[in-house]
Amino acid sequence: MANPARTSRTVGRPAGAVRAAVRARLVEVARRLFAERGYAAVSLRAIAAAAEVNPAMVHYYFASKRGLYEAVIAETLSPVVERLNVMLAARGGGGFTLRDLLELYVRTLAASPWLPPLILREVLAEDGPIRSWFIRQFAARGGGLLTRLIRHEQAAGRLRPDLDPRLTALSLVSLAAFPFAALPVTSTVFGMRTCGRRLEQFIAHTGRLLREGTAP
Amino acid sequence: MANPARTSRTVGRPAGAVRAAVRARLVEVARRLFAERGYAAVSLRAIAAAAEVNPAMVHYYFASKRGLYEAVIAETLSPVVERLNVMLAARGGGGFTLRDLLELYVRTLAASPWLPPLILREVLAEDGPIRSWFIRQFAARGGGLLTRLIRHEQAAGRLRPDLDPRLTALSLVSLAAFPFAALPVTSTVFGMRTCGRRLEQFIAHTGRLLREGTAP
DNA sequence: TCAGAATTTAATCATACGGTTAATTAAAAA
DNA sequence: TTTTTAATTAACCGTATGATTAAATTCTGA
Repeated sequence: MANPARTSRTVGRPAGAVRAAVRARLVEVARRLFAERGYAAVSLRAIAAAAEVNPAMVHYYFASKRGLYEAVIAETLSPVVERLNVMLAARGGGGFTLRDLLELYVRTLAASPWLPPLILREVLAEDGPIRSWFIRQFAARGGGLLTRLIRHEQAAGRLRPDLDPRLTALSLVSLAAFPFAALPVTSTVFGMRTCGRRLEQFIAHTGRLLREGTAP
Repeated sequence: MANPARTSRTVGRPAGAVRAAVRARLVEVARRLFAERGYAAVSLRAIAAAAEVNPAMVHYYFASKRGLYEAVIAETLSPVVERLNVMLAARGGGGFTLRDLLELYVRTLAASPWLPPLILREVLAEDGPIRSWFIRQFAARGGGLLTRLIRHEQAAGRLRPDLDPRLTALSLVSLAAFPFAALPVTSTVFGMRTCGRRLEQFIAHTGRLLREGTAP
């Protein structure tokens, strides 16, 4: 039931390369709607209407709703995961303090506002293929690296020796991630913000809490 | 297409009071399915099949799918929220240490496995009526109380004076809640468990991290 | 004994869904 | 110019959904 007021191009082969534009628009719109309402609650027709294209276009470009969904996930999570992997692999697990990692996580989340709600839905709330993919590709590696780093710092005497490395890793991730996952609530309750001076305050506060809480 | 192997009672007015039993079974089944797959992804027929009743029964008892959903929320979240409110109000904001509150939150979450996924879905991921209800009834009160408590402890010299009370409250909630919200991931990555000795270790670890991280 | 209330069922409604197709248009390539 | 190809559309398919209804059955209370 496409928008009648639509000013789009007409039927027929377009002048330039329209393919990429329409495809990108569909992914963008779908990402927004999936993050807002969840996969099952968003219909193909709603996506098509929001992108101002015919529902059949989803099939033309992605073969199915599921295909569009996978494109959304791939084009949304992959760059972030890749960036983190590169940064982590670059130092081979050394040279980081816990605070560095905390800051890396926080800044990554703050820079990608659509990430937390999408992870919330597709990884934490949904027991689907994305969850296992995320665990395999990201959480397991990051968790392992984090645990190793903590053991290393303990051996070097820079962390309390009685700390459980895995629980400490979990605490770090909790402190970094939860405020973003809970932003809709915390912004109301604590006036939490994820940009500018407030973000710096948050990093400073959390970094210090973590440092003092884990110091020997 | 109800279960043909069903051994249930036949049509007609039952001997005892069946009403409460069927109603409770529907709420129980719906709560499980909603927590597992989300509201939109669970059909009336799926609920009816799992509860081994005719789909029309949902309408008979709850008028609509939405009515069933509201009953689930009311009968699931309300008692917990109420209990927490009572416990918090009982001391009027005094007499608690931060660790006490942490432990209260953690034990409440650990004792109600269906709570985290439901809050995750209906409060954090969904921008619906449940979110504002939750904020009004619980988060705002709890957050305010927590912030006041922290200021009080600072004034008494038991907490670092330069701590931002609201950020500290956020940290406490993060440390307590995230491991449960992320349990599907953390159980794989960090071997997190929410019962027995592991729970005690978690409380001890997190409590100490919080104490040392906020001590003057 | 029997009228009525309570409970459940099968069947059905209109609607919306994901998905598909053939036709149409117009640019690009031959 | 003719043919091919990319892009888009309207219309349609079968299915599943939430919702409704009338009938059936059985207990309860007068």
